Amino acid sequence: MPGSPSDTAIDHTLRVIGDRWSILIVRAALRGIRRFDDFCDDLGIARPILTTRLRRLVDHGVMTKIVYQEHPVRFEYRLTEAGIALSPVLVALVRWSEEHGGGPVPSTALVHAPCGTELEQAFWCRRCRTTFGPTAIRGVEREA
Amino acid sequence: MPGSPSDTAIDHTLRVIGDRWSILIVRAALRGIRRFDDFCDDLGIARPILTTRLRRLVDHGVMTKIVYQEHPVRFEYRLTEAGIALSPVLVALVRWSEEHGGGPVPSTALVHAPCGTELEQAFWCRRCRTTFGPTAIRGVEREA
DNA sequence: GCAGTGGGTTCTGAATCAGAACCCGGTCGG
DNA sequence: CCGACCGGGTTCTGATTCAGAACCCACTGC
Repeated sequence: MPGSPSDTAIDHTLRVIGDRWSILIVRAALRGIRRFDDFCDDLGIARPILTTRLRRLVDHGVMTKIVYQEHPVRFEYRLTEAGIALSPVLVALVRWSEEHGGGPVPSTALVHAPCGTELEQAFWCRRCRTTFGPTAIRGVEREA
Repeated sequence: MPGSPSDTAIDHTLRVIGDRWSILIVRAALRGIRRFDDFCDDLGIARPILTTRLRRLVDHGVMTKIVYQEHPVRFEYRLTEAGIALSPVLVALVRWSEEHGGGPVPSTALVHAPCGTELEQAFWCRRCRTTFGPTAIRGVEREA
């Protein structure tokens, strides 16, 4: 459905976040985790791997490393806008996990903050002002 | 945003599809590819890896292996419903790739089939009958 | 009876993962 | 002023996994 062979954009993306940890790191960051050791504890990830993952995410503009105090220089990692923009991916994964994932059902549900109703995720057509499912998607050639 | 530490459902999901190939395999399948060699050619994946990925996807109910002819027994791999249900994840990834991914922009765009308008992906609240963005998401505890 | 096709498996070596242990600058308590 | 501690790493190890070539095998059609 997405593009034809050698549409390499998604491939490039998967090289950045397509491993078992990067997505979980982003998820932790969305929950407010910012510091190296906190990522370690929260995720149970080995420290060297966390180092490389954070570096890769920073290199690709998903997170930034900022100094939050000098004298002991200390850093924290925050999501950039691009990183926050990954949340639809996260949500789609979480929802799929709940419905089809086989594992234990997580103890928290995602809701629309103002009203507390469990959210759904849909495709939206701006012109028709309507939501629709995956079967109504088509791929079309784009001009270069 | 998604659950608290040790919400292992997404972790379980990432163990199944959280590598560089599985998602691409699902994407190829959504484009209609069904046979072993076609996956190979389309993705440029090494055959042994394709073997293990397909087996894992089948084991976890994302794809099924069906015989499409006896005498030479030949198989094809199709997405199950659960597999098709992964398309929101795919779409979210494709869209993120286009906007933030850094790589080349793919040559095809995803559109709403009936009208041809480029689709957007949104969170939808059934009660408020409204779409909203990631900042309006909250996680709440669920009863066991 | 021999090449071709589809769907694999078996070898190899390179990269990557995971975990423990170690390091290092700075600060704090005594 | 000296030692413990803390945050944020790096350096060692081995175990997995990846990637690619080569091989295999049942069956077909020529």
